[in-house]
Amino acid sequence: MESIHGISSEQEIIIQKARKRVIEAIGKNMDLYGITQSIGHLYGLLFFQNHPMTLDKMGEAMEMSKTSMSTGVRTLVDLKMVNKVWEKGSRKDLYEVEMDWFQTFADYFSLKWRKALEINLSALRKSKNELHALCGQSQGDAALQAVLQPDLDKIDEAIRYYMWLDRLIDVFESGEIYNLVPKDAPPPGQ
Amino acid sequence: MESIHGISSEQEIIIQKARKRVIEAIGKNMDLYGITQSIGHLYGLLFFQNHPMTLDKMGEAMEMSKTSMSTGVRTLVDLKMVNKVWEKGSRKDLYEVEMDWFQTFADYFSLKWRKALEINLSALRKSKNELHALCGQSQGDAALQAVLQPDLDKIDEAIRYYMWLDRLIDVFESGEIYNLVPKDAPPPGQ
DNA sequence: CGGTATGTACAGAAAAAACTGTACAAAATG
DNA sequence: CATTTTGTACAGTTTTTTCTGTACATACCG
Repeated sequence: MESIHGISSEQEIIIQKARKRVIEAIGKNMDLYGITQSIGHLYGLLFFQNHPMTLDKMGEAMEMSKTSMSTGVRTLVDLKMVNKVWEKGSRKDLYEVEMDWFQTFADYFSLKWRKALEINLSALRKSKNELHALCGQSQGDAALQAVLQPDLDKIDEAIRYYMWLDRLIDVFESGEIYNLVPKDAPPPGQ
Repeated sequence: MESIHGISSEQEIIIQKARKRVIEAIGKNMDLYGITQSIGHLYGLLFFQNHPMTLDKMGEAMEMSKTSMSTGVRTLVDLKMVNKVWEKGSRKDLYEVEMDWFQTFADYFSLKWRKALEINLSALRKSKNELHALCGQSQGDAALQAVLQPDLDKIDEAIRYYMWLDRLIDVFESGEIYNLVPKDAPPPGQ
């Protein structure tokens, strides 16, 4: 936690407590982004920092090893939740949070969803083709058809779902989502 | 894996292989839904089952203990990915997958997002109030104001984001999302 | 070039999670 | 009611993940 100068310690306590509450709430819910509570806590710490932070400072504030800070912050950078910053005169690497949470949200889920989509859609299509071929080879075999048809139906419906997910991801990635659901609520009176 | 009767073993191998590919793809990507690879695999198994399945059958097919099946299937039921089914004449509990993947997707993310939203928004508002009070008490103290203002700005922007997320969740929960992004792609020619 | 920071690879320790077998409670059967 | 079947709580084990300290590679400085 960043120590604060030039104000009374009573006031500082209030501020630190207010920050701590938010930091811990954030840390607690970061499993949504597939990251550990510690790293979520680190993210929360960086969130309230008003200057880019070094690994040493993080380790000090988190009371954890520099190694953990290094790997933790790298995870956050990979997720584009934190950016590496250069500052002349400092030999150390500096990091600060990406403050655009809309972007963070859209980036993360686009990435994750698309990865799953690609793997699953590829498997679904490959299997669909094989089953379709088998289906065509043996039009007369009723027993076989009875087995194949449910599988093909399920696969087709799954593909339909992934086609939709693909378009949804596009809407997130392109920022079109903010036209469909505006960042700021329209005024209540129509 | 369900064994299949009434067809040649050559054909059965093709079908089992096609299913297996999809099941493993699903299992691999289930971390998206915060569940373990084993449970993801279980979900994939159930996906191709044409009849509701008992815990014993699952354990047999997965080569795992019935205890694991019990806890695994409960996780899936909690996530509304699998439904418990009653069938007269059977004393055993029966389970089958929820086949509406659109619904599964919307349910899961609505649930997760809303949980995070509630916790974080509550913390943000509480801290905002405290800082705001402190801010009002000491209008003249420039050093304090200089510390408070960035925190308040960050909190306000975070709240703005969560207000948007709240509306996004509503759009998912209400099904309005399927008007904004239709389940089936509109024909290419406009 | 030597000397000094700085970040990370790696191996091992600590912690957490997944999985199993046993034991038991609850429900169904006769 | 006694008997049987079924699902799960729980404790212990195995596996996986997280975290740390040391060692080292790289970059920077004079």
